[in-house]
Amino acid sequence: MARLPIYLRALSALVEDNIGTCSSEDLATATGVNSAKLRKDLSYLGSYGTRGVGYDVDYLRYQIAREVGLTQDWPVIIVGIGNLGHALANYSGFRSRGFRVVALLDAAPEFKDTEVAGLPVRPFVELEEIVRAQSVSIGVISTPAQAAQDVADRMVGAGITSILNFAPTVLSVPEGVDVRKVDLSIELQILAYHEQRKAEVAP
Amino acid sequence: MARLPIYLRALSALVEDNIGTCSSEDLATATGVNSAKLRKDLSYLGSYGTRGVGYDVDYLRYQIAREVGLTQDWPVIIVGIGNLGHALANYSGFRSRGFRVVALLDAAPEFKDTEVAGLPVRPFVELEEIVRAQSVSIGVISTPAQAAQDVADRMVGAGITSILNFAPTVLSVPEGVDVRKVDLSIELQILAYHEQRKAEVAP
DNA sequence: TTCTGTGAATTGTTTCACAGCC
DNA sequence: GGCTGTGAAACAATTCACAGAA
Repeated sequence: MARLPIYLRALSALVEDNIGTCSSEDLATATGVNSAKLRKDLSYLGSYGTRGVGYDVDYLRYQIAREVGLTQDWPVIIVGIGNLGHALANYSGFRSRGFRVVALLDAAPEFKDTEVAGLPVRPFVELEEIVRAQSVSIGVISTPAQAAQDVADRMVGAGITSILNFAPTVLSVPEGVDVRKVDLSIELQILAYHEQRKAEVAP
Repeated sequence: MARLPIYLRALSALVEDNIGTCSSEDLATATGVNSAKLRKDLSYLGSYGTRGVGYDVDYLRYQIAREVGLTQDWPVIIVGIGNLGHALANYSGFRSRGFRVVALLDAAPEFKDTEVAGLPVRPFVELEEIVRAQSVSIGVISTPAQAAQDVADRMVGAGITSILNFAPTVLSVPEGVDVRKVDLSIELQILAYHEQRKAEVAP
C-alpha cells in the first residue's frame, strides 16, 4: 500500500498530459514497477480497468485518492522551524496532495512575530489550542533530536494521532498513535553502501 | 541491509551514553525491530557478538560502519539550492555520518556570489569541473521536477554514479548508476491512509 | 488481438525455537 | 543462566503465465 502514492503521482502527470487511458504496462514503466505487481495492487482496490483497453486515468486516479484518503483535506501542523521546518513549510508537494499546513510552531522566542511561507510562527505553548481549534490529527516534527520526544508527548496529549518524525530519534508513543520516521541520511548511506561495492569489484 | 543505518545510529547513541556492551534484545527495543531479526541481520556481517554476553558496542559500530562504507569520507554535491537544498546543505546528519558536502550548485543567476552553509553557490555549468576535481561520485538533486532529468544526465555525464533524488520525478539513468528517491509527501500520505482507517472504524 | 485480473509457482523475509558457547 | 547464531517453519511479496472479457 506504500506504492499507491507513487501510482497517484504518475496518474496526475498523465492527466496533465491529457492522456485519458493507460495500460498497466504504461503505468508500470512510468513508476518503475513490474506490470503484474501493479495490476495486483490495483485489483485490491476493485476492478477499475477494462480488459483489452486499460485503465481510465481520471477514474483510477480518483479511486486511488479515495483509498489513500486524499479526497479530503488534512490539516497539518509543523513543529520546529529550523532549516528543515522552513523547507517543509514551503514544500508545495503537501498542499498539492490535500495537506494543508495550518500552523507552524517553535519554542524559540526569536521567532516571535516572524512569518514563514505566509504563516506566523507561533509559540509552542499554543499547541493544544491550535490542535483543538483546527481539529488537527497529523503533526510533523522537525526539531532537534533532544526536543522530539517532548514534542511528541505534547502532540499526543493534545489529541494528535499521526506523527511524521524528521528528528533522528525513535519516538515512543501510546498505542493508537502512528509514527513514521524520515531520515534524510539513511538513503545516502544506502547509496554509499552500493558505491563501495562498485569500488570493490573494479578496484 | 536498509536497516544497518538504523542500528548504526542506535549504537552511536549507546556510545555517547558510555554503554560498552548490549544484548540483541537491547538493540532491538532501541531500534524497534524484532531481536531475532536483528541477530540474523548482524550474523550476515560476521560473528561479532559473544554468546552469553552480547555485543561490544564500539566494535559492532565500527563493523557496521565499515560494511556500509562509512569509514571513508564521501564527497557529495547538491544541485538545486531552493528551500530544500538549503536545508540539506545545513543538515548536520550528513557530515556526522561521513558525507562531506563539497559544493552547492544552482543554475539561477541570482545565486551568484551568495553563500549557503558556508559554501559558495556555484553556477551549474561548473558541474563537470567540480566532480572531476573532487572525485565526487554521489550527487543530490533538489531541483524542481522539470529540471531533474537534465541535472541527472549531466551528473552521469560528469561521472557521478549514485544519485539521491528529491525531485518528484522518476529519473532514467544508464545501468551502473544508482538512484534513490525521497518524496517527503509519501510518508504523509501513508499517515493519512491510516488516519482514514481509524476514522472509519469509530465514526 | 489486446490487456486485465488472478491462481499457481517462486522468491524473499520474518519469526520461532533451540543447540552451543560463555 | 544468559545470550548468540542459525536451521527450520511460517508468512509475505513478487513474478509467471494464462483464462477470459472487450
